[in-house]
This record gives sequence, C-alpha cells and structure tokens, in this order.
Amino acid sequence: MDPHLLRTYVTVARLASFSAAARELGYTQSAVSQHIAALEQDLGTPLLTRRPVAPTAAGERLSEHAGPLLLRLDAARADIARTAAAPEQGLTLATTPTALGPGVLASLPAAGATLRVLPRDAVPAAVVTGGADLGLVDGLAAPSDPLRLPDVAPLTTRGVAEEPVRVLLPATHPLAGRLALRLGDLADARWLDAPDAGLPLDRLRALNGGRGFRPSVRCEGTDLRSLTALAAAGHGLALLPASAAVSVPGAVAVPVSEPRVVHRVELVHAGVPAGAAAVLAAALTAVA
Amino acid sequence: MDPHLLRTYVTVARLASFSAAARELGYTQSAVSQHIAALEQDLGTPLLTRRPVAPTAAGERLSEHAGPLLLRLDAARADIARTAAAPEQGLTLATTPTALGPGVLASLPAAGATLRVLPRDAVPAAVVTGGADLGLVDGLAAPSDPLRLPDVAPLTTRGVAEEPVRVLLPATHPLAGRLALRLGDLADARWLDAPDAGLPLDRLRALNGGRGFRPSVRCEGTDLRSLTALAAAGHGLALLPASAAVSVPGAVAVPVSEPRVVHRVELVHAGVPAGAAAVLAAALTAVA
DNA sequence: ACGCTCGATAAGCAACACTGATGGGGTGGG
DNA sequence: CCCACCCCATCAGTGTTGCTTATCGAGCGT
Repeated sequence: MDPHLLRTYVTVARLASFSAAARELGYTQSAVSQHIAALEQDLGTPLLTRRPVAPTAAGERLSEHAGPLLLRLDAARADIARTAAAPEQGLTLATTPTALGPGVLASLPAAGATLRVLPRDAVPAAVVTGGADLGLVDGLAAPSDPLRLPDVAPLTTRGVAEEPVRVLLPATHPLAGRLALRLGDLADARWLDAPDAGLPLDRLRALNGGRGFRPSVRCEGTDLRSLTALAAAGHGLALLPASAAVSVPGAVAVPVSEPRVVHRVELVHAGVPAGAAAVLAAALTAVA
Repeated sequence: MDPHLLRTYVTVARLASFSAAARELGYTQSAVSQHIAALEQDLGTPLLTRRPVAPTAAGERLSEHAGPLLLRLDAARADIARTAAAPEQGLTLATTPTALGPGVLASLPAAGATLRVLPRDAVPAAVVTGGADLGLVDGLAAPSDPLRLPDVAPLTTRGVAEEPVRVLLPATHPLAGRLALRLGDLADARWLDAPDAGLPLDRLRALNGGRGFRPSVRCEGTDLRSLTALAAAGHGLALLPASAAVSVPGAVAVPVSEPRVVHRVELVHAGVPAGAAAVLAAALTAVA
C-alpha cells in the first residue's frame, strides 16, 4: 500500500483510463498498469474492471479510504513543515460561504489577508495541509454544541458565532406568510441540494429520523446568490443562517421555531496560531 | 512517506532505541538507521535526537499523525479483505467495560460469540481492522445526541441504550447523603482517572469549561471492580452509568441532576453486518 | 584504560521500479 | 469485411533502491 500506488489508483479510478492517468501523473502507461497490478496482488483481489475501466466492489471501498488517507498524509507533511519553519507569510483564511456572517466580516483586517471560499469539506483539508492558516466552518447544531468535523488531522476549534436559521420559501408558498415554521412541517417539500454551499440536506434528514427532505435541483458551487435565486424561482426550499437569508423579490425568509437548532460558525486551526494568524483568531473569537 | 518508514519511526520513537526497534521489526540496525535518515531527508528536518533517542518537535508532530495513519491503512486493507471474501466465522464483539449494561447483556446470544473488552479507543480500531465484527462504545452525551467518535474509517453507528449517570462517592463524603448532585459542585474534588475503563475526565473538564476535575489516582486497565474499590477507599470520585455504579460497602452512588447528560451506548460496525452479526445487531438495537 | 553498546557510514548485492517495445482484444471508419 | 486505431497486458532491459554485512567513532560504566 505504497502512497504512490494509492495515488495512481485514485487517478485511474477518477479518469477511468490507465493511459490518461499515466499522462497526468507523468508515467508511462506500462508503469500505471504495473502499479494497479501490484495493488491488486497486494490486496489479493481485483480492484478495477478493464474495458471499461471501473472500480469493482473492493475498488469502491479502496476509493473511499484512499482520499482521506492521502489527505492525512499531506496533512502530516504540512504539519511537520509548519513546526520546522514558520515563515509567516501573507495570512489566508479558508471559509465556507455561509460562515461569513456579519460578526466575522467586521473583524477581518482591512488588508493583508486573503480569503478562500471553499466547499464545506475542503476547509479543514485546506487548514491541515497548510493551504490556509485559519478556517471557518459552519453547520447546524443544537445551541452551544460543537460541530462534527472530519478529523483528518489534529485540529483545534473554537466557536465564533451562532445565529438562528431561516427557511427561504418562494413568496407563493402556502406557508410563506407565517411568522415561524417547524421544520417537520416542511419535511415533505422539495429542498435544494447544495452541499458545497453549506446546505446539509442529509443532516436535516438525520434530524428528522432519516425521512423526508428529498432533494430537488442539485446546485454545485459555492455561490449563495444563485441559491436564493433558485429558491425564489420555486425550485425548492433552502435553510440558511438568518444573515444570509435575505428576502429577495419572490422569496421570503421565515424563522425556524422547531427543532431548536442554530447555525454555528467555528474557527479551526492546526497547532497554535502565531503572528498575524493569532491576531485574527483573537479578533474572530472576541465576537462570540 | 512510505508506510514502512512510518512504522519503523513509530517503533523507534516508542522504544527510544534504533537497535531495539530493529530487533522488533526484524531488520538490521543499519536498515533502521537508514529508514530514519530517509524520513528526515524526505521531510527536510530532523525527527529524532540521538543519544538519547527522543523525538524533536517535528518528530512529536509526526508521532501524532503516524498512529492514525497506520491505523487507517490497516482499516482500508481489512475493509477490502472483508468485501472480497466474507468467511463469516465466529462472531466477536468488541466493547468497553461500561458499555455492557443490562439491556446489552440480555440480548447476547447464549453461545457462539466471543467478547473482547477493550479500552475505549481500541474498540473502533478493532472494528475497522476486522478484529471484531461489531463494537460497543459508550460515552457521555446530551440525551439522544450521538457520540463523538474518531473517524478512522467509515463507520456506521446506531444508538443502543441510554441510562442516567451516577457519581460514586465514599460513604464518608459530605455530599454522600444527597438524593441528587450537580456535577459542578464536585468540580474541585479529586477524580479517579481511568481512561481505559471509560471514565472520560477530559470530557467532564470540557463540559465544565476546561476547569476543575483534577485527577487523583490514575488507574489503567479495564476493570470496573478495582475502580469502585478505589472510590470506596476515598481515592477519588468516579462517574459511572447507573447500572455499573453499584453501591458497594463504603461507597454510595448518587444520581446526577445537572448537567443533563446521559451515558449512551452505541453499536458500531463497518459496512453492512451480515449473518450472525446482523442478528446480533438487530437484537442489540431492538433494546433501544 | 578497557570493553561494551549504540548509532552512523561504506560497500556489495539482490530486488525493485521504471522505460520502451511488443502483443492481443475490442471498436469504429472506410 | 477488413483495416487502422486505441486500449491495456506483458516482456526484456536498465538504473535505482533497499537491505545486508562489515567497520568506525562516540559515550558510558567498570
């Protein structure tokens, strides 16, 4: 289970082609073929069907493991590089789009920081691999409960902000006039599925006992404006933090009364922040 | 970052000796020396001080990463072996000592299953590496909230049981006569530290805002009887699930009223349980 | 001062990991 | 229908790697 073999396996699986993977990795096709053969011999089972190239059941399992494994490997390497030498360059902050509430925005420095808006899972990854000094992740949680994060590497988190959530409904929706809504009443509606933009549909489904919250349009990317436009056009409902759920023409944002969940933002960093990162971290947590 | 190099690094760090690690791994001392040198060159920084052999700061970081990394590697290998061929042998159930409540015990089959009582962290590890078909882990949680588990590999969990917790106090303790106690009132007392037996002192401290709950005697191993004996002898307090906190002579178990936490037991398994494992899983979850 | 142990280093050798070339199987165009 | 093409598997060749044995210098206890 050499990491190199793992890396070629994932690219082959992704591109569904030995030759294309070889080109991308800078190997010959022969080498890639031998890599896969070595992996299959090591694990004692075929991982890919040839012609067409597709993962077998065992290969599916490996695909699921290989990503986090390689990520953790990079995280370890980055962590060590970080402790070995802290060059302290320009500060970068990775964040999900919905984590940028008013409190956070207020405490950003006027200049000198770069912001990377990423999908939800990519934020911890960026922080552990050194792609960002600090990260902001958000999610739904019971009040004052911590978020559940993938522990790709040792991370420390601190709560930064909590705010109520609202449902974004088209103005024509029968419940659009309500002052507050229970999520359970909307379980049978169609919901927008936008995992990159921080809309955790599976999380809602879990809160509801695994039922309901069927997805309508799936929306990839991290742009919130498109999402609200979709909701206004009646393509599905969306659950957003109060500050992000602005009422645009054609849509209204109604507070959620039940269950008692809040939109929570957490600051995540690897190790102990130093220099400019420490200043920003202090400013961000002072809001809370 | 070859896994082999990682493995030799962790054994060298653990044994604090190149030669001893070489003996344990079946290499020559020279090979181990070259392994470490290769790692250090790859990462561009010294990892160990020689004479005496001890990890540097970078080495400490690596130690923290290497364990989960190797565990996940084993988990991937075991997972693939599992999907490739399901031999379905004798069923083994890994469990923490305090997870074995009355409900769980009642639904165990009369024979044919083996039980492995392990420290808390070892249970998920055993399940993902195939050392056990099912696992039972326990911990403190808000009612009906899931536990926080290390995600060494994709695991599925299901709640099995919840029960109130009690504090085990020596009979001579000033609060021993109370009908119920608030944990906050006991933050300044000395507590038994028994991580293997499922007494999460750090978790209590976190609930209390990071303060208090100083450890007294540290008790390694998974034996609950020793723990209650220690508590009865006045060496420190212990927080246990109601069914485990039997009142022995010299000690009383008092319910906890605040904060509202329960002792929760979860069934954990990798993939979809089949055969005898599925039967046991169904029996266990039927209790909940 | 001596002997012992520990880790680093040098040299040798076998196994490995690539490359380039070749072959067989499937597919689409002429 | 057959040929040309693309794909992956396999083979032989070669430079590199990874391990071993052997030797050395340094610290430590006697």
